[in-house]
Amino acid sequence: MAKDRKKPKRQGSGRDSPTEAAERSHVMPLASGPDGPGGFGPDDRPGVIVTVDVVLLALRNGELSTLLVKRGREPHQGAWALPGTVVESGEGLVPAATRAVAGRTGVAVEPERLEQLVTFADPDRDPRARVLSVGFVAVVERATPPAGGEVASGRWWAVGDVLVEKGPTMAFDHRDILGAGVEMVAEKFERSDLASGMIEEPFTLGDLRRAYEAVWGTSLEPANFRRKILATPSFVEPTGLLRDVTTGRPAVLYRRGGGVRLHPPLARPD
Amino acid sequence: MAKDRKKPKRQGSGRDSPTEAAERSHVMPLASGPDGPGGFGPDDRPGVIVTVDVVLLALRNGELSTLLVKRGREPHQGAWALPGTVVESGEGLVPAATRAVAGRTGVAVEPERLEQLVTFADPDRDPRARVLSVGFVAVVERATPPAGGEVASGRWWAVGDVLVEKGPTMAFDHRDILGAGVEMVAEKFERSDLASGMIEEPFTLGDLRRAYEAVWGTSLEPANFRRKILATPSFVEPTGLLRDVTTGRPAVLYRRGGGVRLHPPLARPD
DNA sequence: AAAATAGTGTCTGTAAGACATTATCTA
DNA sequence: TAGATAATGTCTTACAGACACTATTTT
Repeated sequence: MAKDRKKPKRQGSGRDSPTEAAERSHVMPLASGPDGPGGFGPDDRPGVIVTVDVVLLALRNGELSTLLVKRGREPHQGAWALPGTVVESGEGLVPAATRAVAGRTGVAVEPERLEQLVTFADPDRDPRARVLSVGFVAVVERATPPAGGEVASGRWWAVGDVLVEKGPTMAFDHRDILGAGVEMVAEKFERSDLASGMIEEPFTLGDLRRAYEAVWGTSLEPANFRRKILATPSFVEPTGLLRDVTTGRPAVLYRRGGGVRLHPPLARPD
Repeated sequence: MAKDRKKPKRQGSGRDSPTEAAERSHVMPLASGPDGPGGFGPDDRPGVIVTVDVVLLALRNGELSTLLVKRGREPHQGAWALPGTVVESGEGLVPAATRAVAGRTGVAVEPERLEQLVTFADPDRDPRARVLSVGFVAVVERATPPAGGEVASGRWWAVGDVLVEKGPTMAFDHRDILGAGVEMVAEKFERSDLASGMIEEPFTLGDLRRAYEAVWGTSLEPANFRRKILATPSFVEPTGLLRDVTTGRPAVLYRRGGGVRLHPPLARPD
């Protein structure tokens, strides 16, 4: 029988009175002076700058690619950075990330596509100040070119060219954020239909398979892949249409299904 | 064939010069005045307070349990909170989380056991100021009672009693952080030997199975569980000893193996 | 016809679910 | 002895890997 999570016995001393350690568990009032050891007043408060940085992933010529921005200013001038922005006061993280992407590509990423990834806050990651970065990842179905004109310092890179010994210099810890984003997406591909968000509708099962192959860096057996996808209810829906081809048998076109959890997961080779 | 991630073609305009949007992708110098639209000077800089909050998980009487702290001050006075602390200037997130736990339990959680979970930064989550919280989760093998004396406002709770309609009032968004922590641990149990970090050495396979059952809230077939664990190299190592029992056949005692990735995962029922 | 890509069928091995049976202890 | 828990064995089913084969198009 399973435990069903009820009735803990009370334990511990049971004292509920305020203590210094209890108060340190959350912030002190801001406008008052020091309030016991560990408190902080208005002048020594550790104000931190919060940024968001977005790993945007799309397929470009069949390759997993990400949008990077060349920095025009120190620190890390000339290095490549993830699109990001400072979070404004009163602004949530997801809106800030949406804004950062929109400023880059002119494309509005739906908030639901932004997945929070990891937060980096090493004290020395920015030499100017304490800067905390919340990383996001978003899979998009088209590698929209960066908005033209004056904001043209962005460029899509093949991920495999970036995450490599002799890859381009990346700003801050953005290489780590990118690596974490790619790995997170690779893992989500195993259990969800996220891959279908990386290709344009309508798509063939070959398109879908190639998205998996690009993200996982492996090849998949087409027949077995097809069997798994079609055996999963509402992963994809047939449109009844066929793709025009220049060679070979025309493939059936599908659109995304209602969203799905893969049980058991689609196994990643290796 | 798999894509092997090479040679993107350059695209986009290729301009690398600084632009407003490029600069907004990271922070402005702090000590200078406003530096174009979107920049910020020393007075309007959005200083954010950063805290860490830790979901500590252990078994207590066979139930998945977590340590909560009763708040002695507004906001949310009297509500239960995760142990946490403000991150000090120059301090990393993991040291801060370690410190928060040590202040609660007197136990030093090894940094490797602290897994970053999710960051909450809703602008309204704390009425006093913009406070960002980075959630951590740590699995420990003993529900060490809170340090006694003056820091005795902490208490272990059965998770099932907390994450329930009529559970205790929780401060801020700590209920969400707790829920995310439990779910993350449940998922890690499928693919890793994390469960063995939740029980004291030496342990029996029954102990290990009950850890899974407590975290997953299900029951597992003992014979099949045993087969899976023992078929996985270096998940556990036999000690050669037997457990003293009051009833039933004595069970073989094991210690943790070298750490492992489960392929395929240990399937969670449902 | 040849080349190319899409799609089907089938065999096999691995591993999980279910559950019966045996082993070893205490009361 | 009964009762309890640990450990083994075995049957069956689900599903993934491998791969042969068929289908439909362009050149």
